[in-house]
Amino acid sequence: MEAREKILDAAVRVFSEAGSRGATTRRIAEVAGVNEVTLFRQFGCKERLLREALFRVSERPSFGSLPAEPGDAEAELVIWASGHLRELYAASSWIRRSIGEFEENPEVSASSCSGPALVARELRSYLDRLQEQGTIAADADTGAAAAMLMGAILADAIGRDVMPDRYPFSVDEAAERYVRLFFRGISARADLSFRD
Amino acid sequence: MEAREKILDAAVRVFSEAGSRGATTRRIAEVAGVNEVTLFRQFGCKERLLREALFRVSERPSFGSLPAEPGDAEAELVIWASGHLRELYAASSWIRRSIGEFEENPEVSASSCSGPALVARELRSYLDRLQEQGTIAADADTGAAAAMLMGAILADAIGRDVMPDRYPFSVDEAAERYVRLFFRGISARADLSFRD
DNA sequence: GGATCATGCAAGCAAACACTTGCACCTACG
DNA sequence: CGTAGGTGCAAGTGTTTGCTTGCATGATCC
Repeated sequence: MEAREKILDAAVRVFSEAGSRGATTRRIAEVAGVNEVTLFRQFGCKERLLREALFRVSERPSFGSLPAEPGDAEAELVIWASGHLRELYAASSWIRRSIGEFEENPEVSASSCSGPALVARELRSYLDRLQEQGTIAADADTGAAAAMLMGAILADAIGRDVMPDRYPFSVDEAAERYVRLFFRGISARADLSFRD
Repeated sequence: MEAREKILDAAVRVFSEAGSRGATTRRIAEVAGVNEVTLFRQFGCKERLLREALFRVSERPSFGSLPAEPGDAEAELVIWASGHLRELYAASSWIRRSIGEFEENPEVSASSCSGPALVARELRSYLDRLQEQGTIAADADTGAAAAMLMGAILADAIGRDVMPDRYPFSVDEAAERYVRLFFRGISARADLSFRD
């Protein structure tokens, strides 16, 4: 019964490199070290195999989470963001592929975002708590801020390899820099700017 | 000589929908309303056709730019950012595909980012000018700020269709919200936060 | 020991693929 | 008028793709 696992792992690897069209059953079987026929006997057809493989990836648990009750908000956000960025960066080739196949296969792309969607909701509720606490400005645009921070992290994860000159700092310090700006953006009152 | 143009346009459309592997010569010819043989007589092989078609897209001029000498910085940034976001959003399916094929074809993906790369450099020099002017904080992290704003815009453009619930505001107001947060982030001095 | 079941191997099938050839057509230009 | 060049059409090439079949092998369980 271990053939199934080997095939699923190989399917994810080959899909990341070549996409669903390029992930041929022969190549998946070769990478898995398994006969091609076994693949069809286990999964019936290529489509079911890919669906199961990609579903498994999107279901793997995400690491780290924000504390329910905020303490040192900026420090907690830095830890959380750098963990999230590292996670996305490690899976960047798979993420790029999933995004790229959205036109062809919207469900797969969408399901691959179920993890990040949970993370986004977590961030939003954390920000709301901060607002209740009075830690950040009452008029802060938390919805846009959450989208902006998560967008910046996602773009960093998938864009750093593609456009290296756009990121004049390492992955390790990226999250801290983003969070610092993010935190200034939601902390400052509208009437309290540098110019005053 | 108009067959060439029709084929190139069709190639871009089909590539956006199906990727380079899915963009078959038959389908491109069909969409172009041209015989498949004409395609080979004009471009020799599929690879050269796709290369020329994708190069043409990445070479089309970008609209709008930041003024050389900043006036009302926040307003200028809003105009610029919303124009940039609209532009990316209009090309989102093509961008997603190009990103998705980075593993397979790094040069194409990279060349498709030559436009955004110019835009990024423009933003950076604009921010440096603002810093010289004293409009924004002298210790502001302009490199990270530029990456963050452009990343947020890119992620919005390619992610809004994929994860609609992550963006609780319309495309039209997105840029303004991002820029406002961005501007607060780089305007506020480190010692001048909401808590003081 | 015998039955069951997952697997490997060799071979093959029909479809789709990139690409070619030969010929007829039409338009433009001298 | 005649020639040259771009195009359409029909047919076909060899390769790759998803998927199937038949049979041998090895482990597992009763």
